[in-house]
Formats: sequence, structure tokens, C-alpha cells
Amino acid sequence: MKPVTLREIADQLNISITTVSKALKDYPDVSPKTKAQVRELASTLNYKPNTFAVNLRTNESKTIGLIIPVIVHHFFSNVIKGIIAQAEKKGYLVVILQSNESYELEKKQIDLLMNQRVDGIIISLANDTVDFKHLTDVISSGKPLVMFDKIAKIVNCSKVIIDDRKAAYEATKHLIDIGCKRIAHFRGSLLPQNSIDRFLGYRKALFDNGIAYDPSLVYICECDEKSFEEGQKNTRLLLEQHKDVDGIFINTDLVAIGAISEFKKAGVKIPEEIAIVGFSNWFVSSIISPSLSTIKQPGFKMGKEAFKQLYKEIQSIKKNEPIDFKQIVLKTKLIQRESTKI
Amino acid sequence: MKPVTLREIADQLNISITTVSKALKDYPDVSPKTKAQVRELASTLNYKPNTFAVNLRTNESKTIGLIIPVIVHHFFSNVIKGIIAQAEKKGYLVVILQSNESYELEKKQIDLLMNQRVDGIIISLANDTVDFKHLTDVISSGKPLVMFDKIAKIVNCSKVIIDDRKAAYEATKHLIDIGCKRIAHFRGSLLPQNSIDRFLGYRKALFDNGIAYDPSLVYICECDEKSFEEGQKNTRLLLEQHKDVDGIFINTDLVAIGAISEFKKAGVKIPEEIAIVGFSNWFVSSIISPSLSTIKQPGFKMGKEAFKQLYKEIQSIKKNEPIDFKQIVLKTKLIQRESTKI
DNA sequence: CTGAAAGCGCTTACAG
DNA sequence: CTGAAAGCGCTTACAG
Repeated sequence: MKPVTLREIADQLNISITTVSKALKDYPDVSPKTKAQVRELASTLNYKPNTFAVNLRTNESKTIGLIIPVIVHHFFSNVIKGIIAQAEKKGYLVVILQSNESYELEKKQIDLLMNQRVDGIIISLANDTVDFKHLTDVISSGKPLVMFDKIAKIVNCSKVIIDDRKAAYEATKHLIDIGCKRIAHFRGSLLPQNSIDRFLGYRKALFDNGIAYDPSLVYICECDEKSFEEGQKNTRLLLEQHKDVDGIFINTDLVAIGAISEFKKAGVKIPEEIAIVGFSNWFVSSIISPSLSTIKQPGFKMGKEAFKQLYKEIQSIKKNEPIDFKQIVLKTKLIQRESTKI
Repeated sequence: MKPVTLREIADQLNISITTVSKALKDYPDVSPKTKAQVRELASTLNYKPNTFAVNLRTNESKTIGLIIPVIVHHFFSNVIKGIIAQAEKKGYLVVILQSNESYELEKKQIDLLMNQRVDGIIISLANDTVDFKHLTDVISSGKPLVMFDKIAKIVNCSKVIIDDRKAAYEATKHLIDIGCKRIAHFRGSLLPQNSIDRFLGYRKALFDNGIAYDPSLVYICECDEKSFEEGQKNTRLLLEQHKDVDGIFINTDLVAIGAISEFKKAGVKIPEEIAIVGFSNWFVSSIISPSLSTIKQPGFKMGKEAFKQLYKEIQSIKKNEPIDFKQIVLKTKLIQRESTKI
């Protein structure tokens, strides 16, 4: 059966399509009587406006795009949930793409979304991404772009982040406070801003507390799907190279959990011989043994805020108002658990 | 700056819009010379067809909808990844909605997707869903619908599933094989087909092996965000009520992990005093201690297969061919780990 | 208060 | 080989 159109309603009521359209949109210049008739028939026929036609006319799709490095990931899936929840409230749909931490894919996906004419894009960058032209292109084409978590400072757009440096400082300071003297750091890969910032926070905490920074105590792990194994691997290296380390601040919980498993295997006691702080507060961190101290990173809220900001910008663009780029910094929190409980 | 349209190319080359359109779509009735000119100019101007117009004309959106009970979930996020990966290969985008295990929300979301005129819908049902009219409506409106994992047997459409009964049978049989005599079952809520099937598989395995089925050994847990706590709670009950139980087959890994944590707290040795098998092979199950034996459920593959089938049906509908509903049953696998290693 | 008309940007059956 | 024309279903500025 054919879907009901404005024409069909107009024909049945012997009025014009124009009037039907206006009646349904509650324009003030339609008589109450006509409005009532139109509405009644529309609901009887179960009329639904053809979105394709509406999109073409209004030049908006009520759909936004989301590009994310990995989907199967506690933090990111929480962000997705937050974005979708908030978008739904405003009648927006969310198209999701996974960049797989690849710059090339990310570029293609931006293109794809632009061609699809989504009303805006939310993105967390791939580790690989060093060039940002595909992002500035979005902005200069007049579509709003909001970055979260893995951002590029240099790109002029709204961002939703945490203060990675401060959070890392706090985590490291916590290790110092409980008496650690020689503190290692398992960091993320070299490019992403937040992995840099966490490293800087670590180093500053050492410095401010009179502990010498020793580069040989910093281990890099390429945090992808193999995070857990990276944690184990770095732990084995650490055990060979630096027996004297008594605390580690680790870039991500999953890596930290790998480290814990390896220390347990080696018979090293946590936290007595080595204290550990992770980052992100992955659900699992609270249920493993020993439970992992970590920094709580508000994924769900980050998603909500990212959409809220994007929505504001979509409205501004519609009204031809200038966009006011915002940098939204969400609070983190140190959660102390067994891995640092002395 | 205004996006480039067919008209612009036509004007610049002094030919008709019709010819430009045909040239770009490589129609055979355009001269090679014209084609070349058009293509060259199109690429110079960076012409992108206006998707809104194309959608309206062709009456398809190259977008599908996905409704899923929960996003932050190891199994489901793997399915999402599989669907998106496969969709991208065919040039389709995926709009994702979360039903939150609520039938009411699920209904609204189906409506929303239908109004948006997605080309098809993939769904895993909410626990709540008992009435299926919203689903049969999709099918009778001529849009393809594919269900996966949490399905309704009664709805006539394609389905991608595992053989839950067989997998549960295998899990229970494994407990019997390692010597368990009194086997409990932590099942999921009463409605979902797969929770019923897993229960039936459990019961049949007992029956086939001469073990009396005792209903008081079956505990129900409402598996939502609180799965872990449900596992702990049921374990406490079990410890009070049935000290003699020596094996449990548990509906979901997360519940099983909750159970393990509670048994450890109570000083009950796993697997010596009680052996445990979970279901789904959540990533965490391999890294906890003791590691959890479980049934591997292929989420990523399930997502891929679901999209493949949906795509086939979209093609059939386009060609006005009859749709051939398929029931695709993917293989599961028992993974033995420490929790059943005797 | 109502409606004829233009137009969003494309596709395609048809005529020449 | 090329193009005029109709049409997808809606919205809205304008005339009456």
C-alpha cells in the first residue's frame, strides 16, 4: 500500500496541499475548523511526512554522525550511549562509524558523512591522525564539529574533554602520598594529546614533590585491542629492568589489569611491594582482585555534553548566528581501591 | 559557498542537466567525449550529489536502523561493530538506538526508524517485549527486518541466532563430565527466548544423564545493568539454601563473575568445591582468577551475518522478487578454563 | 483564511 | 546522441 501524502489528505477534504501542510504545522493563518479536520483525517490515515522530501526542502536531516576509534571499549561505548540518549531527546538520530584508529579511514568517513549531509559531526580522533585538514574542511563548509576525548588542540572548534594533565598529576601524587619513591609510568602511544598530557601530569607531580624524573621508567604501549597483553609485556620488562620500582601510574585500566595479572604471576604483592593506579574506571576494575585504584572518566556525561554543544551550534547555524566555540572540561575523580590501599 | 549542483555543471558546459546526470551515471547513450568533459568538470568542482534529492527520487536512504537492548555490553558492542563493518562495505550507514530493554521504547524507536524511512531494520528484542505487532507492521509495510540473538520465534522474518539450547546442553554436560552431581542454574528473566532455551538445554542435559531436575536449584536473575550484583545475590542464596551443589551453569558471564567473587569471599574453592560455566565469553572471563569456562558466542560474526541477510532482502525488494526468509544458526564453542579444570 | 506557484536537486521515460 | 518535461513530496513567499 502507498504511503499517505499531503495530496491525499487535500484531495479527500477538497482543500489545497498548502493548507494541509500549514494546518499540520499549526500555522496561525489556518482556521481552527480546517485545522481540526486536517488533523483528524491525518491521524485516521496515519499520515507521516516523507522525511526525504522534508530533508530536501529544509536542507537538514536531523541526523548527526559520530566517528569513534573503537566501539568495543568501556569508555567509548558509554560515550555512544550518552550521545544517543541526548540526541533522542532532541529528535536526532546518530549514525556511527568506527575509524579503527586509522587516519585514512577517518578521512573517508568524514567524507561519507559530509556527502550524506548529516547536520553535524562528533568525533574522537584516531591515534594515527596527524593532519587535520579533513576536520577544518568540515568547519569551513559550515557544519558544526565537536571533538571529545582525543582532540586536536590546534583545530578551532568545540571540545569536550577532561583535564588529563591534572588527573594524571592527581594519580601520581596519590602514589607519592602513600609513600612510593620510585614511580614508573606506562603511557599510551606518542601522538594522541591525552596520552601526552597524562605523561606531562605524571612528570610534573614527580617534579613538584622532589622526585627525579627518570625516562627509563616510562614505558610506551600501543593501546589498541591488545592493551591487556601490552600491560603484561611492559610489566615483564619492568621486572627485569627496574626491581626497585614501588609504584606505577598506568595510562589505561585495561593495561593496568594486564600488569596486575603479571605481577600476581610473578608473586609480587600489590600494593605492598608495588602500588598501581590506572585510568578510566573501567567497570572491571572494581571487581578484580586486588581492585584497581583509578581515575574516573565520565564517558556517559561526555557524550551528553558533546551532543548538547553540537545541538547548540546546529541551532546557531540555522539562525545564522555566529558560533561560540566552547571548551568543556568535565571533572574526573580519583577512586582509591585495593591496589593503593596501604 | 553553495554546494555544486548538476545545474552548475550543465550551465558551464552548455549542455542539459539530463545529459550531465546520465554522463555521471555512465549511461550508454552519452558520447564518450561529453562523458569525459562532464566527469572532468565534476571532479574539478568537487561535485557531490545531494543525498536528500537522491533519496527522494529513488526512495531509498542507504541507511539502516539498529535497535539493541544495551550498548555498553561486550556481546552487543561486538555485534554493532560487525554490522557497521559489513554495512560500510556496501555503502550503508547505520543508525543505532538503544531500547533499554523496554518494550515501549522499542515500539517508539521502530516508529521513528520507519518515519525516517530507513531501508531496513536489524533488531535484538527487549526483555520486556511480548507483543510483536510493531515488528509485523514493519514487515507488512514492505521493509526488511532481521532479528538476532533475542528473537521472537513467532515473527515471520529472517533471524540470526545461535542454538542456545544446544550450547546450554553442552555447558551442562561439561559439568556432568567433570563429575558434578548436583548442578544449579542461574537463568535469565522468564520472557526472552534465549533464556528459556538455555534453561531447556540445561534441563535436558540433566535428564539425558540420569540426574533429577530440581526446580529449587534454578535461580532467576534479571540481567540488566546489575548482572554482577545479581550473580552475587543468587550465590548468597544458593549458599544458604543448597550447600550440596557442586556445579552451576550460569546464563551470562557477568553474572558468573559476580558469583565467582561471592564464592571467593565465602571461601568456597572453585573448581574443587564448585565448578562454574558461564555464557558468552566476555573478554574479562579470560583474565579473572580463576578464569571462567564459558560458551563462546560469535557477536561480531552475528552482526555481519545479520547485515548480509538484510542487504539481500533489500536487493530482493528493489527487484520486486519474493523474499526468502532465512534462519541462520551460528556455531558456538565451549571454552574450558580454570573454573572447571579438575 | 485559502491556494496557486515556485522550487529544493535529482532521475528517467520519452521524443526527436 | 541530446534535452524538454514530469515528478518524487514537501515548504513557504506571495497574491487574493
